[in-house]
Amino acid sequence: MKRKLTLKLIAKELDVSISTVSKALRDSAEISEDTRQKIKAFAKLYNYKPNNIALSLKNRKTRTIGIIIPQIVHHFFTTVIRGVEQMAREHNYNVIICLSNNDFDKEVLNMELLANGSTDGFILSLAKETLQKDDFRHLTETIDQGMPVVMFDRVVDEIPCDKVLIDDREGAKMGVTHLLKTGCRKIAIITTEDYVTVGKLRTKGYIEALESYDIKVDPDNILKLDSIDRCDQGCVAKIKHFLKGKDLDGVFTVNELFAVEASKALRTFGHNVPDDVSIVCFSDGDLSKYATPSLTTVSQHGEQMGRKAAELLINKLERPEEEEEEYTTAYIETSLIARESTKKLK
Amino acid sequence: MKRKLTLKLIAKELDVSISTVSKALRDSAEISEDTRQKIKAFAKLYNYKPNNIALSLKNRKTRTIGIIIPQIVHHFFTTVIRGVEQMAREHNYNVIICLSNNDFDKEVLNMELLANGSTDGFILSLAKETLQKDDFRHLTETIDQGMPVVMFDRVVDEIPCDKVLIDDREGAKMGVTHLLKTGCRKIAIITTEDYVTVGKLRTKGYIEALESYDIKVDPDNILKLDSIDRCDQGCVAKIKHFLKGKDLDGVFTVNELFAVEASKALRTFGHNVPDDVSIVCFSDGDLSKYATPSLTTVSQHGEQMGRKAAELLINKLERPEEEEEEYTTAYIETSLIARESTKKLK
DNA sequence: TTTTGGAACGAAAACGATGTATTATTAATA
DNA sequence: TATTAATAATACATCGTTTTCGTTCCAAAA
Repeated sequence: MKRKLTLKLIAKELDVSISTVSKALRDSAEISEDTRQKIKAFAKLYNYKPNNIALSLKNRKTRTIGIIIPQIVHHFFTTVIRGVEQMAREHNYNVIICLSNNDFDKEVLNMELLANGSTDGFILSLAKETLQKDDFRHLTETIDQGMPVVMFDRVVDEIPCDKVLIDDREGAKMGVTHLLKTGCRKIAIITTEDYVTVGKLRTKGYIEALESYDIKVDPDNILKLDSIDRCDQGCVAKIKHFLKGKDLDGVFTVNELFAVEASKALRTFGHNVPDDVSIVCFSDGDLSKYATPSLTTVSQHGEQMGRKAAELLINKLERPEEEEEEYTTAYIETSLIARESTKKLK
Repeated sequence: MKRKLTLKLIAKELDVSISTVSKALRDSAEISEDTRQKIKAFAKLYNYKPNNIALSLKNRKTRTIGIIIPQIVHHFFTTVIRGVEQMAREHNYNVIICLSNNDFDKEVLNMELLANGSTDGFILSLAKETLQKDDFRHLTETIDQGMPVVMFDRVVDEIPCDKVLIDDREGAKMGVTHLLKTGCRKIAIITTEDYVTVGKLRTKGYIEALESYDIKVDPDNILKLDSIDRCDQGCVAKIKHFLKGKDLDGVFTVNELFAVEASKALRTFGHNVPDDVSIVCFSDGDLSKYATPSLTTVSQHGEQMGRKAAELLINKLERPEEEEEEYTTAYIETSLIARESTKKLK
């Protein structure tokens, strides 16, 4: 096991000073053509690569972006990561990913850890527990320390930072409107509790869509579940109970899993999808694509969100010190992908 | 925007030396109780946290593990990451994730980048292109530099490092045997080209299972696709063409996507799953669980793989310098999850 | 002969932290 | 009173770079 090559070692080996080596490698005119060539040849031969840690310390820049997300076994988040990764790579940044597991303490720990020199800035989506606790000190503190933060998807308004959102309200409205256009009139929604911003907004879009068709919103047709990304036994039971015996011709859900379960439940009750009841859901993953029947979805374009978030962050990082602080909120368009769970438009 | 607090700043503020501050904070007996309290109070008040980069440089340890995987929008890999993350967290390590996108050059670049000080060791699964090219210099070089590497899932034998594998052969054998036990006799396999080790081994398991039932292997019943994680239009067409008009009662596939497409194709051709043709696949993701019919799978336990890989790496990292170099290959057990795509065992 | 100026290189500080070696101060001992 | 020991603090080197500022050396100009 040979020790990693450093400037110092090269200097000793070639009997010149460290500064000379450094300058030669960076093609400084101060160094004679001869010495320069000699040093470069040596460095190349032994595959010298500068130590990133030393550079980070010196430059007080790591060229690393930290992403903190609630979950990684999750299609949407992985697409976002992919987007961030792409953009980061294009701008010569690295990416560190940390998982909060929807746990407040872990989120705080992760931020503290990464904030102590490991990254130049953050991209994050809040843990469920953080949203419930309504405690964002770890965020404001990090921002106060001059570390740029970009929030996406699960954000809170009061934090002063860039944000990337999809227009959940508009997306939901589009989804529900698709149900309305294909003839549905008795439409239920399966959503999350209101502390999850996205759930709340999607519920709002649902209501707006109905109202624009002059349909009264029936609270009995709204099911709020205390789950964000998972659909455990409890949820399944609630969905079944909710749908049982209800007179519906359309169901809108805020994620794929709820939709798949709803679809199963409806078929259990003898309903045909989409002939008796149509289904539209948010989030476009493999599940929607490969389920039977495949699901009509409102696609979130996670990759685009990731790219946008990274772009905003990198802008902040490379902006000259003096520039005025200013926060952007970017919206990513959703789009409707019609599949088998809804009837054809006439 | 206040500047991050450093030892130097605290020292200046309290009019003591930097060493004194450092020692006080680490509870050194060299510093008087009085000064110690004063310094600690100050540090706490202004929320001092040591700079990780400086520490990494000093200690020549980053306490960071690098993971390089071909893809992140992929259930199996995300479960592995989750496992690595857990184990890393338990041992106070950080995790950096990089994506190779199945691209050789990107894999090399990522490794070089992370090897230059950013991480203490690697966990990786090879890019498809790397396997095809059969060029592993970036790996051997990294290992030569004394950086421990653990490979998982997509490995190559000749690299001297720890490895974590599932017993693909045995897993496939178990899956195919399940088909045999439930009465299937004319079983096809949809697998990958042989340069993908896992595909090759699974094909082997398929053959062994058939042979143990004295069934002759029919080359016409083996479809090798040039795709690892995705199932694009080309694949779908090949699967349809392969299954069309074939007299089969069982299909084994090396991943979920192939199985879902096979299932669809079979239904298109008027076959009922599982009554006419049963299906078993490798990889246990949401798709298998939520497809209709849900799929009987050989579960890979990615999380366990991740944990094991991290454990092996951390062992290497914390082992005393002098200790004998020795490489382990760990196998993770697979298990069969019976669902609706196969008939009940009698 | 002395001055000037450029070419080619080296010394040293800095980034932030740690730990070893030293020094300064005071109290206890001979 | 002189010496020793203990206490409390500081100086300094180090990790690997970059960069500013000197320093040498030598040839050309005065």
